[in-house]
Amino acid sequence: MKPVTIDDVAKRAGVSIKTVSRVVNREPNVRSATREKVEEAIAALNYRPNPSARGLAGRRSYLIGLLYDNPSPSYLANLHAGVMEACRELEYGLALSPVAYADPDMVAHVRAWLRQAQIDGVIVTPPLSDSAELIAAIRADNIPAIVVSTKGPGIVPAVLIDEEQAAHDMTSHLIGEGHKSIGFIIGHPDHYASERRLAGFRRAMQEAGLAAPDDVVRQGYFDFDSGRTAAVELLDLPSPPTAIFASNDDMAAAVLFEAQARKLSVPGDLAVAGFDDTPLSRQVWPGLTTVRQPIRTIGRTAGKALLDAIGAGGMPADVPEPVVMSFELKRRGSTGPHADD
Amino acid sequence: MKPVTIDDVAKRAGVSIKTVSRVVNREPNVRSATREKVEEAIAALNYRPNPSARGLAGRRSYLIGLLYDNPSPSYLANLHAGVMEACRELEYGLALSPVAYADPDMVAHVRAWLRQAQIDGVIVTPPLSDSAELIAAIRADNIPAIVVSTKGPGIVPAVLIDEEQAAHDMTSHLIGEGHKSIGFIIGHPDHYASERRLAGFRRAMQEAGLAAPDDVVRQGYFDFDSGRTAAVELLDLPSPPTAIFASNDDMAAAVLFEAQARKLSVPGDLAVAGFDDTPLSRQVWPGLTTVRQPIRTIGRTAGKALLDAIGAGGMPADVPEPVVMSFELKRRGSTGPHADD
DNA sequence: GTGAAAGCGCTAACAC
DNA sequence: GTGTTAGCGCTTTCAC
Repeated sequence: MKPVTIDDVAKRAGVSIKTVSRVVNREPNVRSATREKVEEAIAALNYRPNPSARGLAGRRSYLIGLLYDNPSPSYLANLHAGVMEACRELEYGLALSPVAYADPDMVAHVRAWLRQAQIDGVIVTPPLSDSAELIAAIRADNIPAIVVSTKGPGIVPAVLIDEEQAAHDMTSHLIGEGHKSIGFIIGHPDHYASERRLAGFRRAMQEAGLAAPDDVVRQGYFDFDSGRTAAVELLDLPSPPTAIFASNDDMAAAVLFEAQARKLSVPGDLAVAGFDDTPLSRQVWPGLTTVRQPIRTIGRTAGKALLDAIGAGGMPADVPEPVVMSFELKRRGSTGPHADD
Repeated sequence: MKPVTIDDVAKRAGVSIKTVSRVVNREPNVRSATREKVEEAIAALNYRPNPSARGLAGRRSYLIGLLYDNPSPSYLANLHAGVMEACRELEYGLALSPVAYADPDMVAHVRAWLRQAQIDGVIVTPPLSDSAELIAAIRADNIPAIVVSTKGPGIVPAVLIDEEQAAHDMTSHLIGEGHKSIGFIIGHPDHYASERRLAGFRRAMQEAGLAAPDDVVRQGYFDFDSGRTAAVELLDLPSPPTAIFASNDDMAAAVLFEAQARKLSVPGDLAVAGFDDTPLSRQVWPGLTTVRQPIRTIGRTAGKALLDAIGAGGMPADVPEPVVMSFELKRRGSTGPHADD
């Protein structure tokens, strides 16, 4: 069975192959009637351009890259799905590339990969997106790039939520339920989001006139085990907090785990809140109150912006303002009115 | 910076481009003196063949595909990582393709994708891998394929674990801890593993001389909500089982959730076991006793076997025996001695 | 054993 | 707005 080529489409639509190419690549200067005819033929024949031919002729790969370092599987799956949606429309492919952030040759590895695979643009996820050296190198190689879930070094566009505001709102929610002593578990220090979430927590506490002494703010690393350690420390305090807000769901689940192990009732004895709304937050008992981020939409938005930049022949000279997506508080069983008083 | 092409290498080595091509592709019929000259030139120039040009001229993509339908993110992430390991050595790329199993045009969509993207071979995951129609179509198109986590229709190689034995061993473990009435939650009916795990459960019960009446065997669909429904039904029974074995971790977590909601103590009042050893199994309280599968190794093994077949010019005439990987029982807090008697 | 020529399917440049 | 022509860098085919 011979693959459908651009010639077949051109013949069926009664136009030249160049016009088909224009339609496929969303170029201007095509009359809409012509465009429709071509689109009809593409659909009827179920035509898909041959990526190798495109790459060879266009001196690019029609591939965008997604760089990540060990994110939570659901984060990656959602982001990936979102970026794919953006790619599908423009017939772009998506190449995933795991990168070891801590590798001393990390920047060199990434550059080699981008060049070798002829990647046309990249989406960079935390914590890689906060490596000023990496982002600068990618820009220097003149490869369009976008960072997600962080502002990055400010030299490429970003798509994110207002982490500070989200953490503020969650903290305020806990305060509104009567909690006065709230523990906080910070995320991985290399992530932009960690600092913002802590800032939001502090602002909300301050606005309510509540204290947030150093011993109720603990360092975690976004993983379950560090969350458990932090939970142990917080609950071993002479007067432990009545609520704990962890910077992500994995760590919040660990707090829940430790609370259960101590036979504390949740939320009666201890309220727990997380961040991210991962599947985990619905699967632990009681369900985790958390902040939902539209990861998939972030992926789609970043993908579209990146493809726009590629289509426009590169990144614009001045960096656009970060795109800020909305978030949502999801209230589940792990938080509730504080009744100790 | 102009990329080094095959012409540059040919010029420097003083041979024709065809000879360079022969050396690069490890074809026979090149005198070793010639080969060495060419290799020297390749090294000196740091030449890498352009994948697009290779793909276009050679009518293949140097890409393998991974077909999936909504698997758990951690399953996909691990499998993906394993397949990538296999790809890296041979400079192959990996393209992911989400497929809607229930789509009436599913087979046509997959065939179109394989054809248009010129995919050189595919790895197919459950439940797609159990669609005899799909696998037959892929074989008919003469595209090398391998199924994982299932035996498939038997016309392509498979990499899996002995699901029946694993479920048998877990059931025996529960029996060994004193449970006589054990509930079972079946997985999604379209998955091969579901049937095998049920069979293993039944065999273990039978070997122990225990009954497994129909009302303690409930249908689930591998997701949390169906697990919860099944758990409710089982726990509402006039004499509920003292242990529940769910066919995967998501459903087992739902059993745990329902047990907590009913203030049942686990494992005292109810023991719970899962399957897959997803991250979730360590993050719920108490930790889930479960079966660990080496997903990443399965991916690497399948990837290597597929690349071997591609390199050998296609699938061998007779289908090799399935590769059976080992599994492991992970004992955590959700199971323990039964003390009711 | 080696080379010359003919494309693979598409985009870029420029003509109309 | 649309078509024509000339490659992109490689493998294939078939000469020698």
